[in-house]
Amino acid sequence: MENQVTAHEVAKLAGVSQSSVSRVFTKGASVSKETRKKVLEAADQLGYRPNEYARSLITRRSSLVGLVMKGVSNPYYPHAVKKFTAELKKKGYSVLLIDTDDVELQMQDIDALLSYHVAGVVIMDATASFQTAEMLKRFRIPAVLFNRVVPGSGLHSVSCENEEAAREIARLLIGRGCESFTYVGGREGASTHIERLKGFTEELKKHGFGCQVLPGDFTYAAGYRNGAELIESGRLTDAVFAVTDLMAYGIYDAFRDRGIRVPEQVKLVGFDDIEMSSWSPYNLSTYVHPVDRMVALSIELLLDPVRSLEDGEVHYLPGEMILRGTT
Amino acid sequence: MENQVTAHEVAKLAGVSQSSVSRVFTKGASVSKETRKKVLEAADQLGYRPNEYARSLITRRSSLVGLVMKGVSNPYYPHAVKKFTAELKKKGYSVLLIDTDDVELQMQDIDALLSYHVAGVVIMDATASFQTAEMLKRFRIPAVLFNRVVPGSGLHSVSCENEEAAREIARLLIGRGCESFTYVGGREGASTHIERLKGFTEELKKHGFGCQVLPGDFTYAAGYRNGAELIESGRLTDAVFAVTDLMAYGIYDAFRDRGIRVPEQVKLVGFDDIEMSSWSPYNLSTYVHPVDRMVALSIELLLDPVRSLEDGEVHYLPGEMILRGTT
DNA sequence: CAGCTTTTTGAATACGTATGCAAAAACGCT
DNA sequence: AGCGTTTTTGCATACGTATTCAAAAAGCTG
Repeated sequence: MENQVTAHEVAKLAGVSQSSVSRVFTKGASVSKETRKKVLEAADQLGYRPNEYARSLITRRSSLVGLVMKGVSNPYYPHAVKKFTAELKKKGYSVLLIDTDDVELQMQDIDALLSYHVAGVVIMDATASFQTAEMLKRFRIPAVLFNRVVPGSGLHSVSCENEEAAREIARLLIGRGCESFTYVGGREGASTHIERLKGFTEELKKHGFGCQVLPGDFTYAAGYRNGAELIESGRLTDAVFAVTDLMAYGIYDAFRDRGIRVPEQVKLVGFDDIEMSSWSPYNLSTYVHPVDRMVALSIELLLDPVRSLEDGEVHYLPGEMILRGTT
Repeated sequence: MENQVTAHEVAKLAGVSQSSVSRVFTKGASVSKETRKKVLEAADQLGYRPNEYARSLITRRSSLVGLVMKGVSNPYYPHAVKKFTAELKKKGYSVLLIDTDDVELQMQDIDALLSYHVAGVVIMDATASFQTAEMLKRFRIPAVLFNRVVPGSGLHSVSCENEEAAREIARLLIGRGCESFTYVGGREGASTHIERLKGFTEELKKHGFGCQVLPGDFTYAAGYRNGAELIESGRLTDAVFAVTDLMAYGIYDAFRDRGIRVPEQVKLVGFDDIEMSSWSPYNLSTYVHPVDRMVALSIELLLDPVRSLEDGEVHYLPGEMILRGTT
């Protein structure tokens, strides 16, 4: 960084003051056509770029947004990250990536977010404990939970209409003539799990059906175990709804390995519509999130000076059923 | 950010000077046990964290490292990103995520990297043109190409021993009794493609075999197309080596959909060992990158004040063959 | 305890930029 | 040309921290 080109040097070359150089690079400042041209030429020649550190220091605001991820277990998230970075870039923000080892945001991660006074935080694949939520509130850092809800945290949530989607899936399966049902879930406490379970079982009940519920943890391996278990214990049902596509693959593979045919012997539905769902070994019926709109809304909430600091609400957005070969 | 707690406030509360507060938070500065305690107490009480903007401004160096990704097409990269963030966090660095739309780093991305004067850049899934490389050099920003080589760019590269690995794969297939071979490649110009192609065909030639070469672009879809093409044109060989696992899945699925059995009728090998390769529909034999060591070396090169600015060399690290069910 | 060395401390300064303020320039109008 | 108005410009300052320098405090030795 010792090689830094400063606004002063540009000013000297252009024959103007540092203030003028600054104004050229500050949106909404008034500069004459002529000096703007001189400054831009000089800046180009020297390869000048405003120093973000000095800029953020003086303006007292950051052009960084923190993106908190847990892992890469589910390809759904990298995809959403891409959307976020693209949208934020358009608005002039850069992305500070926080990758937590644990489910929980760690102190060191919070430190990073606070040290850079990020303009906002998107929590994508980790949970925010009350403690974390308090921390964010205390320091007035706008935060949005993406694809998850933490009741009582007071943080904004942007999520898919999980409950209604699960109801739709239940109706679909009933419509296909299924009469016995299994739900394979995710980590206990995860809002996606809770909401989808609720919608699915309630809708089934409404139509007079029960539902077998199996525990899981959002992984392929857990899906496979559950699938195998279903067969080996002889408790296979007409239909299986998995809380995520990733788990559905595991279930499908366990079925396939044991000679069970989908959809002839059992209908299978997932959730997320990640890329592999359209691959031929799966060709999975699933429910697609409105990722674009979820991302847009998240950013809107985050960057709105009023709404961002209001008490958090939960925003559910409708997605769409994708019918493929497993139903 | 209006709510910023400053070192001055901490100093006042602790009854010391701002300098002392700074020293407590600066590694390697000398402070007495007593004042350190006073300062830490006050800092804790106020929730003080050093402002990174002021800090980077005065020290003239950044604790940000840029991570440049293109997309999420290949699950290999998100996985490597995780490793990078974890390792960098240990060393006190945070990650600025740059997600380019295009194959090429765009000006806006470069701007961001320069505005933050990042301590280094890891280019993971995009290519650096000469122009980009020049830019990075001009501004003395250390850069490492991860899993790719751009000859003549003068940038450091950290890559898997592609050529030798491909040779090993060729020998494996020959050892399995294969006598005709197909290589399904990636985007033309991609170093992984070029190196793996070279190693594979050369080793085959050494043993007196030829090799059919098919074009690709690293995607599942291209793999599928190639697999279908192989069958339908009647040019199926004893063995197929795909430049990445992702392409191998496509090929496998095209075979499966057409009743061709792997490995009985054709042996199939991929490259990368991403998670899905161990899933039961694929159970793919492949070659695993030494990702941990690649990441460690990349960071070492990046942060070493001497080596980082030397002329770039190419570092090839050996991985390991993973034998599964497709060979 | 004097005299010396070492450690710790605070005052002052600089990093590169944005911005309030007042001066200067440009413009509009009679 | 002269005056009032608007636009543009430069000066000076502040953001929050690390660091130099000199002064003060603390150790050490005999």
